[in-house]
Amino acid sequence: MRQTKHAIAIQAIIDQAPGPLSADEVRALLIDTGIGIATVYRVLKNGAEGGRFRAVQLPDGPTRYESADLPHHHHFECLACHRVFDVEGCPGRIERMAPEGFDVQSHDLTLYGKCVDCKKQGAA
Amino acid sequence: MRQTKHAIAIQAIIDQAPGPLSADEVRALLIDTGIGIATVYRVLKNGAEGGRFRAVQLPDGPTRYESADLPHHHHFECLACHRVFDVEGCPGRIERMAPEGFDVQSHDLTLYGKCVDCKKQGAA
DNA sequence: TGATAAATGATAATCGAGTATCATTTCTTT
DNA sequence: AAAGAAATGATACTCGATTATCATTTATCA
Repeated sequence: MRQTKHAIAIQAIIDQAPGPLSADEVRALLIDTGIGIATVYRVLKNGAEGGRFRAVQLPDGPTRYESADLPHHHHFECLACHRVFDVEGCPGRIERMAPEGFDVQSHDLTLYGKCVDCKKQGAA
Repeated sequence: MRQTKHAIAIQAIIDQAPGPLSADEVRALLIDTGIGIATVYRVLKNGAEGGRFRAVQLPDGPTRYESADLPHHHHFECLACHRVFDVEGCPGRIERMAPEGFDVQSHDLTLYGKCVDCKKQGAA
């Protein structure tokens, strides 16, 4: 793996994004560079395997990627535009919700609703 | 839609399950009846559209179905056997985690870890 | 600057999940 | 029991997401 212009550009995009991005979203942001979708997938996958990105799976939609440097946080998905945003904080004591005898190793929390942009625009 | 033996059997299975079930899981529980996978998908879909079942999407895996009568709750997914279990309770005040100006309409919380069965068996 | 290894992009292939099709079977009601 | 409607099951098909292929381009370094 080289530090190519595409890889550099994608790293910058992921680092600056307000939330995890899908391959399509990344490509849309680089559309003027003519980057191919295969390259986007490759760079994202390599980044995840190399520990620079973290794959984020939400209940719907494709895999999204975020910077692996981010501290523990959760996500908000806009039901109108389907963009995903990071949300800070986490309700503690989540482990104790599990049934007796179950080991909790991690958890995901996703909020759904309407983002501020879609609210303004009166989107569905 | 008739109240066929398959529909009745699936309703009973869903109602008694400790968590939402996938079509494959339902079929496995009815394997001795020779039920076809298409029928399982149909009954589950009809049940969801008819308000008897609720479709549950977790970040990975297929759609699962649970009884629509269940009160608000969340889920635990075993990383070893991939079964999903209901967990009671919910950390409140989740709405206020969202960024300023965002409307939260709903949320999902999923715990991951090892269920009591897999813990006993020393599964991965 | 060559030689060469890696990256790229167009596109075909794959994969899992779910749906459509349709001949056959099973109700229901008379 | 007969007739019509609905359900069933085998399987082909679809769909979105992702990966593989491979000829071409680009970067690296002796």
